[in-house]
This record gives sequence, C-alpha cells and structure tokens, in this order.
Amino acid sequence: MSNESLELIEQQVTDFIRRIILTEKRHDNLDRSAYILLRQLSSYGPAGVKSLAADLHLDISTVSRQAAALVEKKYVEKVANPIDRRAYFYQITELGLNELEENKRRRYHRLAGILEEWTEDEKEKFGHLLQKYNQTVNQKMNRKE
Amino acid sequence: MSNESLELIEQQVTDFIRRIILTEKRHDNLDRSAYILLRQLSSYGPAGVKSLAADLHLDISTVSRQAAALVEKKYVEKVANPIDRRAYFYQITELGLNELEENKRRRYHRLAGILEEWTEDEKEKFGHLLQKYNQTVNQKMNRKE
DNA sequence: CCTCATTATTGTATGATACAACTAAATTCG
DNA sequence: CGAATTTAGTTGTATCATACAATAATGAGG
Repeated sequence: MSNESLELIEQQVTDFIRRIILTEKRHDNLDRSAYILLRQLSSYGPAGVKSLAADLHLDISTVSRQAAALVEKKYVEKVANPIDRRAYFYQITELGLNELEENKRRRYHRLAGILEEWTEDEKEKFGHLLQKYNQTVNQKMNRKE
Repeated sequence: MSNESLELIEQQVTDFIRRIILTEKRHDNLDRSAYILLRQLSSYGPAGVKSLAADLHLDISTVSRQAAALVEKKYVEKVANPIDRRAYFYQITELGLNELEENKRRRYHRLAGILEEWTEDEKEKFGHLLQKYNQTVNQKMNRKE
C-alpha cells in the first residue's frame, strides 16, 4: 500500500488550511463565515436558516446567528414567508452584494498574486482536483448519513 | 486575463476548508491545534513557545495556552532551559507520541477512504500542488514581512 | 381542537486565536 | 556595577465560529 501521496496530502492540507484562515483574518473585511453565507445567498437566492444550514453543513443555530449579524449590517434582509409564518427568507441586499463583490475581488487578487508564477495548466489542475475532492466527499457523505 | 481557474480555486478552497474542519471535529480525538503542535514537536524536536509560534505562524500567547493544555494531558513535558532561566522547552512524551500516531492513522485512513477511487497520478499531483501552494506562500511571505 | 412536528431564536459551552498587561530573567551600556 | 531595555513566557480579556439544548411560535394530521 503506497502511502506516500496520502501522507503528503495530509500534511500539506493542515498547513494549507491554517495559512489560508490566518491570511483571511488579516486581509479580508468580511468574516469567513459571512463571506460564505453571502456567497450562498447570492448564488442560490433567498433561503431560510434551515435550508442554508443544510447547504452549508452547519447547525441551524449557527446560521441563525450569522444571518442575524448580516441583517445587523444591512447586508441581508429578513423577509417573512407569507405562507408559513414561522419561516423567513434571508435575501442579500444591494449593500451586501457590493460588499461580497468587493471581497471576492480582494480574494481573487490575493490568490492571483500567490499563483502568478504557476502555469495555466497547474492552476487548472489544482482547481479541478480541489473540486474533485469536494465532490467525492459529497458523494460519500450522501451515501452514508 | 483568464480568471476561470482562479475563481474555481477560490470557490473550491472555501468549501474544502469548511468541510475538512467540520469532519475533523466529528472524528478526531485531538483538537486540530493540538495535532499540529504535537506534529511540530515530533518532527522538529523540543522548542520553546517563541520559536513554535514563529514556525506555526501563531501568536506566542496562543501557543503558550495550547502547550499548557498538552502538558495538562501529559502529551508534552515542559523542561526548563538551564542556560536561560526565562525559557522552556516543550518536549513530546511517549504518551503524546502514541496519541499523535493514533490520530495520524485515523486521518490517513479517512483520507484514504475519500481518495480510494482516485488514480495514483491524481493523488500524487494533488499532494504536490498543495505543497507547491504552501511553498509559494512561504516564499512570498518571507520576501515581505 | 389537541397533539406532534417544524422553523427559528436564544442560552450556554468550547475551541482557536490575538492583543495588551504583566512578571521574571537576561542583556546592554553609561 | 547598576539602571534601563529587551526578551520569554503567562494570564486577562475579547472576538469569531460552532454546536447542543431549551424554548417560542406556528403548522399539520387526525
């Protein structure tokens, strides 16, 4: 059993994650969680905490707080659901969209700086392998749980 | 300017990180931070909080607490530095080593499960691209800061 | 309508982290 | 030498991310 790649991946992944999270904290306006939530709302449209929590693999209470924080900042609006009066939709605002785009730009720019000497092929492969990893995990998770 | 790979990487990275951190919390005995600190001590030998903090890109106070927690669990020993009586070395114990190895196995096993259908070539490339990313970031950081 | 399920919020707890204040020891320099 | 400064480490306080448990309000099925 060839463990070499496995060990390399495992080691590199821990470093990779630490580094990215620390860098984000230093340079980004939006918190990581806020960024991800806004991105979700922007990409997939308004949703309630339950479905957001499911999509983001988080606890409902976590999303509830994060959404409340975004409402506080006027980045999202909490819209009552007329059909089910327990439920709400969180909808990204103009302001939220602007902030999201601003942060995306910043992130892309930073990433571009890091990868500036990579070949197009490397970047392409890296993106696809990360994607493949995520897809694999999703598939496996859906089969279990 | 071809942004496609960049955007893919950026998106996939956020998901990748979230997923891994959540999975770790569910399945691992050691906290992420404890794992990384133990791995550091095991790979590079005893060290004080200052140098550990530098190596791990963390604040000294953060490492101080993490190290204290490991001492508490008997995974490391705090050894006085006879030359400089302000300073200490943290040294991994037998127990700590066992716990580390146990956790490594667990992590490798989980990763192996996820990547079981990947080709050897894909795994190899993925590991190297992650490594390359980390090295690139290190180089750029050393040039600045 | 009464019970049970569901949507969301809030209380409480933990982990990871940083900055600032502090202690004790070492170093430097007049 | 001795005062002033620097250095290694710890501890207080604060923030963010997260989960689990308890609770409130509403909906749905018999």
